Amino acid sequence: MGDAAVLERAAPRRRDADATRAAILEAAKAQFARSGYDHTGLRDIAAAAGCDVALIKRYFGGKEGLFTEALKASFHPDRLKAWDRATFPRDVAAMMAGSPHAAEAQTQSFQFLLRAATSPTTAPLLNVAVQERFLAPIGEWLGGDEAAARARVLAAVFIGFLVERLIREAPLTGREREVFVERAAATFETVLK
Amino acid sequence: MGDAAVLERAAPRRRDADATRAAILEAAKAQFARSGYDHTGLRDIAAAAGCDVALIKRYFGGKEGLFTEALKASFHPDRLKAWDRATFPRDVAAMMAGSPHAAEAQTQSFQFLLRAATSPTTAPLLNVAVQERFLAPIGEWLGGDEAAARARVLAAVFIGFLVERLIREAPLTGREREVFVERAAATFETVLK
DNA sequence: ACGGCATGTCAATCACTGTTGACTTAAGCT
DNA sequence: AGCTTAAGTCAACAGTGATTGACATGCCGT
Repeated sequence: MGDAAVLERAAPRRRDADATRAAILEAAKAQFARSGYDHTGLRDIAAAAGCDVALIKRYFGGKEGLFTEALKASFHPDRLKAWDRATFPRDVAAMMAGSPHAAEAQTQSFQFLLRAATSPTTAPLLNVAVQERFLAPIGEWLGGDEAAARARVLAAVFIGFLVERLIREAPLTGREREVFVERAAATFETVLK
Repeated sequence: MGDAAVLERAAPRRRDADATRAAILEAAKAQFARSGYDHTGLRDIAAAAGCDVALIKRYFGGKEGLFTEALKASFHPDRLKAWDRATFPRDVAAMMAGSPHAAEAQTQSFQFLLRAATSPTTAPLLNVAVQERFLAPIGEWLGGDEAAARARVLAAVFIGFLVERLIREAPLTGREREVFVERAAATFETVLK
């Protein structure tokens, strides 16, 4: 088994600070998104990145530093611009109807944000991030004078569906799923209107 | 100061298992709502309840048991029935526009819910509670065949606004507040329709 | 009054986690 | 090749928090 483990790692990664740093960051993004700030151990991240815990301190200063950087790296508001305002309601509604585990990559950054919402350590960081990287872009996307307030509403609804999906246990199926998507789409429609 | 502390507690509570249990539960509800599951220490709860940590184990089995019970005790779906379906959208919208700290008592149970949503330990417990004590009553309130799916949507939107308010930093004022309330009300209107 | 049991207290244990400094090893340059 | 330095490893530390069992004490029935 030890041999297998060694074999799996074709190239044990020649000493490369940048690559290691990137690996840590990637692992951190995934772990933080999956388990939240509190339930993510630095040892887990290090193991996933294939390196030692001490390197996290060296490269990121500590857990909070790593989190902050992962937060920045995890959020790509550019993706917002790719959304088509016409199909947005139904697309998002369908996404929200999916299982919490499926399409995790799509929503990793949001899960990330969400899981950060309840830790006192991360709440302040989150607030800034949401403002800069969520509300502002959404407001811009919406346009108009009342963009700020309307962005808040959109953000609220968006987050709400994320949470609902997060705590949902049994997947939505059949008629229930249809109705859910339909109503959710109608809701987003109203928000955008 | 020691004297003062003693004096504050007029009756150090004669030995009464029920009263102690209730005190613990009350303290737990407040603490869990304020700080979430992870950041609430049993010692804090015990201190607030004026007893020893070990009693928590005796009466509730452990932290998780205490949480489960606090979750049940914290939820009062009866309040739903008091809501008037006609004025619901605007009432709720106005409530959501309020400051996160004001009217904390009103929303303690929801804070509680919210803080539990993002912890892996409590998410399953929460799921059951939400299903039984939130979705079911809402579904009943909404009525109709598609009540279940529509209840999910309402719950999602509701929770979303709660979160938004929770992480909001500056209070909403003036025109922004007006627009927010208006848009939020319209959203709830759509959900109920 | 007194003995037994419920109630409450105390301190130790155990597991976990972030942090840290000393140590080892590989890479790259002269 | 040999040396220097960055890159990576290791083990220990310190703080925390839940859990636990042994112990003390007040209450109630006899």
